[in-house]
Amino acid sequence: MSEPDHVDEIISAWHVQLPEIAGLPLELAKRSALLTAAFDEVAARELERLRLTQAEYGVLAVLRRVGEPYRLRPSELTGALLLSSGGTSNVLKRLGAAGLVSREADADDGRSTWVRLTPRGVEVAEAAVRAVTAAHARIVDRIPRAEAELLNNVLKDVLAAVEEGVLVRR
Amino acid sequence: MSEPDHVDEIISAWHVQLPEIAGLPLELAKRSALLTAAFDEVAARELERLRLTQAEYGVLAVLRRVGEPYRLRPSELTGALLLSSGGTSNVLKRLGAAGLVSREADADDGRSTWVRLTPRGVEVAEAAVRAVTAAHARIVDRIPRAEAELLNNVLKDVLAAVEEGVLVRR
DNA sequence: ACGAAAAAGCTATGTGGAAAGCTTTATGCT
DNA sequence: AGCATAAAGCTTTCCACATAGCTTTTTCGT
Repeated sequence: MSEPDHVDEIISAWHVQLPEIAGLPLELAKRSALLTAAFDEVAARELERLRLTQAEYGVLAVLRRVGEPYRLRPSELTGALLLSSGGTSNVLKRLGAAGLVSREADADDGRSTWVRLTPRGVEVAEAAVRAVTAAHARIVDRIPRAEAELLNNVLKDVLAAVEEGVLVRR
Repeated sequence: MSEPDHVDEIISAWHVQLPEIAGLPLELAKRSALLTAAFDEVAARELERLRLTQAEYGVLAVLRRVGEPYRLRPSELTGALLLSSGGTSNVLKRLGAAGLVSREADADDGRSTWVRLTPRGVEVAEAAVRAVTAAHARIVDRIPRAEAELLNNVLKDVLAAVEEGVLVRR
């Protein structure tokens, strides 16, 4: 065992107060939340510089990732991100106003439209993805390589076990 | 290696589109986010039943955890949760209106007040903490015991390495 | 072919929490 | 002691996103 960290303090407080609370589930939930918060924290700082919200970033990243012609339907974006259809609509309106995406009617399905990155949208998407990934890399660089890879592998296994029943996509 | 999961698909999409993006930092960030989302998801469902927001739950849990007389200053709550001072204020107003916390002036420091769980607040706090922990335990139960403990230990080590410079408390 | 039900996506409204600014009280410097 | 600065916490404003309901179009059953 390593020396006590901040989560250990929480655990031992619960151990005194309500012993049945202090267990592995609490530890895992807290530690997982802390690691995610660290990633989110640095990503948020980068996105603030670029004047993008998390949701906007998500849309740009998904559109860039699908490759030419950088085009998807709103419903596909709603599904790929964890966003409501109304939320997607708002985000697309903002991105449209900023000139980062354009929209065109779908010839086959009159209910639907295509959302497409503009050339500037492609640029911003790439800049944002690079900035966020670089920020994440600065965190991972603090971890010894072997340990980071171990964590990744264990996480993958665990997620495979966990995700059989919980929603979660991305 | 295990078989490809959903994150692997994202990685390979980036590998085609912008190869420098597809790396360990992205994988770790995504997998960490997914695990945290799984925990948050089930916790949110429990809290919804109890008519509590995440922030309200946080306040109740911290107050219950410090033990008798279940009392802290708003600034201590602001620090313990990841909340702004204004956000803390709003949450306390709601909890006060719901009869779960009471407030009393601090005799020593006129700027400050004490926030204290009412008897009902203690009950609700315990019910909420038990419900959330039980929900988390249902997730952890899907993971083989040895692997869950391995993950916890690796996470702890990694956090120790990462947290030297990133904020993050709780 | 026609009506019912489902699907896509938009609009309107609600909400939780952040940010900034204000008031009051405490502290520190000279 | 007296003034300036800092700290505590509340109020106000704002914003991103969720939820619910609506319109339009498609699909499916008969």
